[in-house]
Amino acid sequence: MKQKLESLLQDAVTALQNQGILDADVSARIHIERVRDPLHGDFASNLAMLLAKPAKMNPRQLAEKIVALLAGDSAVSKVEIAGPGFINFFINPDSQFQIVKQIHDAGARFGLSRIGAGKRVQVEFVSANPTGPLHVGHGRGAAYGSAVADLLEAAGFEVEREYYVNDAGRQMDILATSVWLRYLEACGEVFTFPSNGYRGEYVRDISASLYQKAGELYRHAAEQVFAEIPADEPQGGDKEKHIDALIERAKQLLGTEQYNAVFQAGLDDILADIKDDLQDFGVSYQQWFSERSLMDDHSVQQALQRLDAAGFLYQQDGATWFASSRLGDEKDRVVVRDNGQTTYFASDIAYHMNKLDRGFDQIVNIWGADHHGYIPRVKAAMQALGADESKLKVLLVQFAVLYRGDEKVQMSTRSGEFVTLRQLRDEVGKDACRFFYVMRKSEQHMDFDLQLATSKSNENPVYYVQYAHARVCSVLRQFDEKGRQRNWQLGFEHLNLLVAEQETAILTTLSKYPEILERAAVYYEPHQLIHYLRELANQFHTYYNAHQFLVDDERLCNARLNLICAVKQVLVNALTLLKINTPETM
RNA sequence: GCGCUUGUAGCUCAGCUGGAUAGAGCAUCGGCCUUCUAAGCCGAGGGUCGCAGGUUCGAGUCCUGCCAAGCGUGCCA
Repeated sequence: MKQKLESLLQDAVTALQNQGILDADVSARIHIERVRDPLHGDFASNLAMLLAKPAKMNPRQLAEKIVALLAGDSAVSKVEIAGPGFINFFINPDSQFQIVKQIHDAGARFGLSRIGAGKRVQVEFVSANPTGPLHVGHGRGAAYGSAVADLLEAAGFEVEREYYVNDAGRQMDILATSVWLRYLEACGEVFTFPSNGYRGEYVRDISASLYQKAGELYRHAAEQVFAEIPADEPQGGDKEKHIDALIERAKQLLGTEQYNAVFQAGLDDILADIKDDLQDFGVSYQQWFSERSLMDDHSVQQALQRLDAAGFLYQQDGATWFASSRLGDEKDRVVVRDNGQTTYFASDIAYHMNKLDRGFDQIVNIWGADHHGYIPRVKAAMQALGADESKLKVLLVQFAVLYRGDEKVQMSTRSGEFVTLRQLRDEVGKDACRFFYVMRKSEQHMDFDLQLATSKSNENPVYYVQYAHARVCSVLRQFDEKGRQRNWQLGFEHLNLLVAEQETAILTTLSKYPEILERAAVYYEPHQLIHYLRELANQFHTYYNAHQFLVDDERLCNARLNLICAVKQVLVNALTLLKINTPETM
């Protein structure tokens, strides 16, 4: 409908230009919007106000000229000029009814769009370090990222979901060392666990199964392990130096092969847990991309060579730097440390080069907001590599600040004090989790009160929407139980009986769904879909309370049932997209 | 210090990307179950859109400057 009105207006503008009233080079983006107040009709355009200045006419006068040139259309019952120069369109009620039939015919496909057809987009999200289970902060990224990916798919894009696995680097060495030390404890060795090691219970679990499988194969005496290791922080030393020395000792005592075995045991276990967790949360990926693979196939070296060839690398203080400040970054960044190891950033340059090489039309990265300072350097790297950095869109997700009642919950993966996504799902359920997470705009800071979220109270808005669906199902059951026969055709023929204000409101809201879906997709804003669902559910509940559906009049009854089936279909479509269940009874 | 994000009702948040009289939920108060599920509905109160300027027919929305909160500002990832 919007498109139809836009083309009508476009034709009128062209006619004005042909008449010489408007210069041919004047162009205004034709903007049609839904109106809030029904007195102003159904759609409005501000075109006349935008063109008033270039046309050197006052807006209302111009609006009259535009309206006079507007071709008639059966769907438009009336066009008015109002206010400072709005052109208001009133839609023919008969054409409003058609939406019920359209939804019925399209079924699960109702609302899908083709604006992304032929375009490939990659969405990378979560990508949490495999050093521990996902926590509630990752949960928001998971819910948001998968919703964005699913929305893009609904808009016709070919979507590839990817998880970047940071299976290289110092943090992973700390994990491997932590696993080994807990393993030594399981063997009976006694020592003080490093303050900077991973202290979570899951590390002990990994160590325990390692002990079961390998026996004492990796055992070394505690005295040997800790000999001449610099003191830990609680003993007045430096926790970083302490753990780094322990990593070196582990590599030295175990040898490459055994160290890698311990390392792999930790990685495999945690990655399997993460995959399992996400699966249960309704999140799936086409690709799990390993950081180490970029090193193994020399992609990192190649990327650095390309930067060097482009003249963006230089040596200083024993390290190799990327001159990112020449391309908008605050300062230059190290890509090869003075100890010869490449940095995480170097991997990321190679990773983004790899993404570009895969030929996506659009690359979407979803990061925690704490990584925002990282964007300029990645874009700088893409530019330095001669790539079109506008293909990269970075979406930031603010971390949820966790409260338990009034008390703020401090989280740190290493200390092991965190609420896991799995715990949250067990307590609140998947549906409420997903709904809650994408209810807010992603860049909005979010207070997550566990007491509230974990309470099974009706304060959780997901129940409100699901209940609307369950009520429709209940009505349909009652109808069947009365032994009555559904007559769809009769209902469609008498949709014009649906003239109650609640029915008109629902018809309008139903017709908005494709627009909402499209907008939510192109702006990466799944919360818009949530808000739409609440509006639709609200209108249904209001309708339910105001009118009886199962009336004796077969024509009215079938028309109403057809309408609420359309409501049900849209609820199902939207909730299914968000991976939220649609229970038939509650 | 600098950078990014945020600031809208008592609380949590929307606000169709510059449009017409700023909206929901929760909380508070008052109504509605002999009628398809009361996890619901109806009504009331509640606002200097952080503050001050600016841009224009029009600003919660854009620009500038302040104020406040969170994050970032590693040869960690």
